[in-house]
Amino acid sequence: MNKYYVTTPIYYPSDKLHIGHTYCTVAADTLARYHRLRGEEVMFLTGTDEHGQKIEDKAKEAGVTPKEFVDHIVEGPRGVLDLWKLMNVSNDRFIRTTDGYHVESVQKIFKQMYENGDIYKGTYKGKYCKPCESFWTESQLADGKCPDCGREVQDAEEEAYFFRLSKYADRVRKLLEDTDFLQPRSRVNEMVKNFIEPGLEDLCVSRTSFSWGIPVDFDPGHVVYVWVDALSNYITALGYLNNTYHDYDKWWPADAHIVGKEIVRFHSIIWPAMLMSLNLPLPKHVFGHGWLLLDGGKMSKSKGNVADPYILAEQFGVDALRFFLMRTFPFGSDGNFSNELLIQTINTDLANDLGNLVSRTTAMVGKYFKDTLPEEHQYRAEMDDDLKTLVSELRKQYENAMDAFAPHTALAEIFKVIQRANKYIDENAPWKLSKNPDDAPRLACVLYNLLETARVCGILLTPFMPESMEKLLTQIGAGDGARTWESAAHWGELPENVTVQRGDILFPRIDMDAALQALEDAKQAALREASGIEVEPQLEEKVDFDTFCKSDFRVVKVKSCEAVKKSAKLLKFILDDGTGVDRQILSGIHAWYEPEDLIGKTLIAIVNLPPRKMMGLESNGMLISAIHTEKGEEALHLLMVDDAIPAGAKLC
RNA sequence: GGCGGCAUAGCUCAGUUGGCUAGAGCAUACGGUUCAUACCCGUAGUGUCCCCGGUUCAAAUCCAGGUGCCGCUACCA
Repeated sequence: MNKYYVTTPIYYPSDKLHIGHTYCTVAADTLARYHRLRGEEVMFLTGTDEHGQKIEDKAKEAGVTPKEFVDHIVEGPRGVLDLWKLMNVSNDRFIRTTDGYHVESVQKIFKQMYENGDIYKGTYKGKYCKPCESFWTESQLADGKCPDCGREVQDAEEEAYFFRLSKYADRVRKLLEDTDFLQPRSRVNEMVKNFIEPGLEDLCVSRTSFSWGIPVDFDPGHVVYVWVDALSNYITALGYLNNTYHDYDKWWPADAHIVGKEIVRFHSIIWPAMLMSLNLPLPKHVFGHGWLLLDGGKMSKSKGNVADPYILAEQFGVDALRFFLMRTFPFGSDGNFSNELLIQTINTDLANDLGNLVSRTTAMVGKYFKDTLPEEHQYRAEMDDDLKTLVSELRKQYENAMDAFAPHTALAEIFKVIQRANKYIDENAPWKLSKNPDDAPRLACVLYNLLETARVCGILLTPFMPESMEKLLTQIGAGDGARTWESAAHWGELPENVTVQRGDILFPRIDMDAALQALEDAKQAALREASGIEVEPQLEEKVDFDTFCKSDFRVVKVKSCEAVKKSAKLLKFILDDGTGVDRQILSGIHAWYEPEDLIGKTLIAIVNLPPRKMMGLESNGMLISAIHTEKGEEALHLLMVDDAIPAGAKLC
């Protein structure tokens, strides 16, 4: 039996994943499902790369340990695992670089490379900022100064381990230039010109400047730096040098590493060199796909232009989103993502062409034949052969495209056939045939041909849209034998007297304007949640104008302010309210303000509340503040107004 | 700065090794149809193929130069 081992990169969980990660994983999933459909045994691996300075920093910021931090992003609500579950990703294994077996293997790999002389100890030159106690590389500096504090930095050296990447330059170059290892081909030139020709330098593979990493077990203080740690996942997940898994021999070398173009370098140069050093076989292919661009630019959190796969999948359906990603963008190049394009693609291809084809076909079988076709069919070559030939040749076209990492081409071929089928209905006008009972055998044949077309397309679309296509195949009455890869190459697998099972609409049409509005609302809500800012909902109940006017708001100036003894929260204010008589107000805001900072400020108070005693002191009114919740904590800001406003000015 | 990529219809993009009157889908207009999810089918277009030279019988395609956008630039995940 043929085997197929496919991987995604392991993603860096310093933030929630976005549509770009989803794109890559869905592509790998589609490939995995395609090979399973073909009857091959498949290993599909994905995971997360959880070490490094950035995560250490982010965890510190959040006040949790690095492990707690990544656990939350990986396993927490709407985390990585949830996302892949939502997207119906069929990975067989999930590796986290913090998993014990991976740590064990990486330490052994590191040691092995050290012992064979490919890893050696050296010094890593950089810049040091004394006040920050931070080590920076030349490229990290901001205008030649410390990016954190902006002060001068000085030359410094750090002890580090290096990998003899230079030693493998020639072999890697041959691999890239003389084989189809790296795809698409256009990336080869880029790698050779940019990196190999200028000369490969040895690579720093350990760090002492942070500790969130796999310790170098024979040299305390050093942790393994990203490359050896992350890239090794493709073999440690199979049990290489560990006892958790035992199928390295079965699966390695991988058939395809699917990666984004930004990490092609690591997968096509460093990773092969590492494997050469370990004397292991090389993966068969690395495919560098393009990026999804938003407004023509790279997606980034800071630009706030990240498309959230959760929102999109919830609104349009997982299969529709998966389909859109694979259908619209040539896999090797960048593509412009937009919500309009997404909706348009769903409406045109899925609702209008495919969904409606199935709907109208099964409806006619129901209407004209009470859901079951008669056995007698009248075939008419001059009318039917064009469609039949197209369908019969489809699997071959599809296979060629899929094997060439061109899922978008495979889908284009399928939709040509679907469009031809819709035209076929027009040409044969079944509604006219239905008027003459003598035409029943012809009508049955026309409808049968349409069901067969839908069947073959349904099978071939299964890797892209697993759930919807299962429904489709059920609706057209396809039994198990008529759903196989084998059957997709044969015309006539449905029984002549097939019975359809009309069901729900497969792909509902989407109202563009309403959907865009809903997306915008969801985005705003997510943004609020992400920033952790929540405000109290507005009151439904109306207050009449007279009642409102009874509240006497005044501008007041703080003459003195001190903490109330034995109280954690209360501050005692003596205020000038313009009457000439001091007003005393107590306010529970010590958690947010120190009394000395408030003296002299111009604030707002309501002055006609009945007096109230707190901690034995009388409070005559209330200072007005703005409150909201931020990251689960209450936040409060006193309303401070222009000091030019005189005390006692009335608000209305 | 260096290296690389991209530039084709209003929009998103195809255009293999130079050989059409430069294509497809969407959007637009008009016509047809009524089985179906207001869907499907047909017709109609529109282009300085970024600019300027060159090679050639022939250039969107190859070469040189220019413009614009993007990516990488090695220890950044």
